[in-house]
Amino acid sequence: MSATTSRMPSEIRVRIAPSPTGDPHVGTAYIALFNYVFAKKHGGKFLLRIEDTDQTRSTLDSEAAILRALHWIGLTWDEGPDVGGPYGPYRQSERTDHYRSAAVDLIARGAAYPCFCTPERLESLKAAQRAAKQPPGYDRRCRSLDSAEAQARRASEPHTVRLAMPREGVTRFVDELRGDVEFSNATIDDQVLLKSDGFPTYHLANVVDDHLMKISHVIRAEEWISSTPKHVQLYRAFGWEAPLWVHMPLLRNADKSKISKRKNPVSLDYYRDSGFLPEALLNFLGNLGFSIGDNREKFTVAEMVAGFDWKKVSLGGPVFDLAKLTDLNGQYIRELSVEELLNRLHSWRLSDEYLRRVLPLEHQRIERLDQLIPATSFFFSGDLDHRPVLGELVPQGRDGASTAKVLADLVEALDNVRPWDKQAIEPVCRNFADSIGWKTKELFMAIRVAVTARTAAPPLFDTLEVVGKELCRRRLRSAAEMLRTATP
RNA sequence: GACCCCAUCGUCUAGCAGGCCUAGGACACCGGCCUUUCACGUCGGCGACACGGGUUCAAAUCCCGUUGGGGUCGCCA
Repeated sequence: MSATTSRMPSEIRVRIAPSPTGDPHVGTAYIALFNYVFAKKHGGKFLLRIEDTDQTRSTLDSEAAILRALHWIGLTWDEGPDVGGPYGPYRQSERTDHYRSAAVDLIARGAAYPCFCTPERLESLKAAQRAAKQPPGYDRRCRSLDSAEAQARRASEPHTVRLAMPREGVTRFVDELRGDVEFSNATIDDQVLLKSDGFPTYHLANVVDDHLMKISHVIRAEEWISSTPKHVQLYRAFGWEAPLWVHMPLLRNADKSKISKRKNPVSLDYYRDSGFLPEALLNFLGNLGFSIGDNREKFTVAEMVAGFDWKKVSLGGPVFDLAKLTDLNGQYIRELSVEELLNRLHSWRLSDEYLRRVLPLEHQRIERLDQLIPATSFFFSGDLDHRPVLGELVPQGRDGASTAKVLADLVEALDNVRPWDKQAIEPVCRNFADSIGWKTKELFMAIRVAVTARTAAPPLFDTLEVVGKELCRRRLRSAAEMLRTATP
């Protein structure tokens, strides 16, 4: 790809900035990998920053899960919330003073303004624009407020702070992978920078922190391209030098849309629990949008670092192909010595720790030791084959199509269960049965069959807890899919 | 819809300072070999430069357009 190479800052500092609002995402690992590799290539620093400015959705559990998953995959950061560093804190919720004073500064510079519009007004504005087939966007009503008046209201009224985007001209920036990108300012909205709860939006926080943390290159996903001009304007307003921009292609589903959990397993926990080796996953990710050259597809992160160059990055959005990942994973497994394989198995699910969770559930149900392994196979499996139990999946008097719908909806209902334990799972399932008018007995058997591929298994919620969230959800989804496509 | 990005086999990709390309590799798929079976391994097959204009002696490679795909348009990131 043609790379318009810009100046190379003396110290390379890059970051991965996940938002702790869900499960550890494979896209986070993908972007982290390229940040990491680029940093190591140039002897720079790779940092981890938690972007928890969404108070309603951020959780500590999610943050912990993300750090655990990133550690599992083997990427290590030089600075971050868990390891500290000279530019901390590395959690945005602990840096709110910076954003507030930055917002005040921006207002003083005339680059931002307080906005007193209510969410209700914004909503009706949007509705009106939609009805009139106008492009959506804030109408800038508060931008023309008398500044003394605005100043006075600011003290007493709830408000946001918006970016005063220039009304004319263009904003351009250089993307290291694509060259010049240009947006005409008139098409860019006056983004909210500071929410009414006093927390910053991504746009403000990311610019302020990247500057304060001396980030040299912002390497992020392509979906950010359209908001980059806002960031460029912010750097300009602050009088700061902007970092270099690199937008990586977006990982895709088989249908080419942006990778999503409805169409693909996206949680790193799924890959871990399904028996993928972290180095194989990383290697696979390294083959998406990047080619090391010389027809080599199997390479370590160290080799990727050695051979890395932005010129080797391609821009077509790569489809995440599980079959190819599986093949690569097989190559890694075959290369292991038996001793190493044993160790891998131990750190996977053949551990005393995991066995201690499984055994209590099966203990009273076996009469000979040899029955254990066959009876518990679904605790040690990734995807299950539901074909033999397709008939058992559908409760008496229900049909395949509606059962498929029920299971698919249940997957969504289970999405926000965190932590994943039986106390949390059970009420969600009971309420769900209630909400769809199914007897719990009907729903629970369907879940049991979907998750274990059998009709007899240990108590349902214990089973779900031990199998794990991602595997449960994947199996429910695939059972639903199988029912949906099965021709009765 | 507006704006922006992208475009080689079904998928991941090499090639893109134009000729070495009758387009290479890998996954998947199909077939042979190896083998008591399966897997591995190995050999072979199938299979792509989206389309149309230019530029050039010569274009997958450069330019323009069309088409297609994607992203964004939130007090989410």
